[in-house]
Amino acid sequence: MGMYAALGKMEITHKLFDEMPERDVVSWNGLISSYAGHGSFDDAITVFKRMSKESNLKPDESTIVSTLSACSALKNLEVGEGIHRYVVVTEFEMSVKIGNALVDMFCKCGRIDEGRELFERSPVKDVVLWTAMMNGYVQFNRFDEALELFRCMQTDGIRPDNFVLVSLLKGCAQTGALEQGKWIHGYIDENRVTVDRVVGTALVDMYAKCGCIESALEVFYETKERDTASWTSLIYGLTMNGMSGRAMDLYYEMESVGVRLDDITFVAVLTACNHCGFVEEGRRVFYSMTKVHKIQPKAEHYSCLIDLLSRAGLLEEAEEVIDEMRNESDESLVPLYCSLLSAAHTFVRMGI
DNA sequence: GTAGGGTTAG
Repeated sequence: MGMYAALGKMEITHKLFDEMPERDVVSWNGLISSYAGHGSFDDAITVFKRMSKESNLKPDESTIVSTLSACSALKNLEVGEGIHRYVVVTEFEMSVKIGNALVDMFCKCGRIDEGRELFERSPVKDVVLWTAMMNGYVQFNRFDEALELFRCMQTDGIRPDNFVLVSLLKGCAQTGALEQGKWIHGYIDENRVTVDRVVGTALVDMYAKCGCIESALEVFYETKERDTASWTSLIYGLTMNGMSGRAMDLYYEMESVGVRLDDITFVAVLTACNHCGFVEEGRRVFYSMTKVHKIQPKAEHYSCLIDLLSRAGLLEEAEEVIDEMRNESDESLVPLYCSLLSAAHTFVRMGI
């Protein structure tokens, strides 16, 4: 079972699990943590619930941590709180890992202040705990508190690692805090922090969102490790800084170099087309999603295309595109009709 | 166990 789980063959793993004559904590945990590890968070939680119902076994540390991580990812506060109660009631040994996972779960579910309470009560505060707490503040637009926490962390003698720096850079990008962002960049250089693809992307994004597109370009070209997200953040950044032509160049370069494109890349590229009114190119890009890249366009892609067509005055074509998505729910069609109508409205106002 | 990239309209 372990072997299949490691290979990600979850169907076989689950089947073997069901066929087992007896199951101990280790086998339940094996199934839960491999589901969580492969991103099947729903399944992880389902199995956890089944374990509580069907067996008299008590979950161990690793089962609790895996399930909590699934709760974090799915923002499932109900199950997360249940586990918290279980830990309190049974006086389960609150290990560092469990404490960290609980704080992370509360923060991701938006219960920042509850997370902070647990954070304060935690006798051991490692860098993971500090990061989880800082992420919570950043995620919910409380960047000041994240910065304050960062200062406390340094006073406590904890060295910031990549995770901490990325979290802060994201906060800078969100709030346009260029000076803080530059300071972090300086810290990275001075302390020889490895600029991996995640740090690189966070820097590019921070500079672009703070309006320093030149610095964003510089970081991008200096960073050796680049992936889909790095390219996408620059494409989007160029667009937001009024350089959509250059964003398109980057997109063509990305294709020719052979970097994988994903759905977010296409949102960025279609947005670039929209900004400079490249109808022909936008159409081509949109249809290449399915034909070349085997990516199923989502509502946001249709939305970009419809917007592009409507603004160009091609209202009938835009309507045809909406008709193409008839199989979608009515709810998801609403924003599409909105862009169509708003474009139509503009034309009416202009007397066209 | 903790990090990065997401359209549009009003």
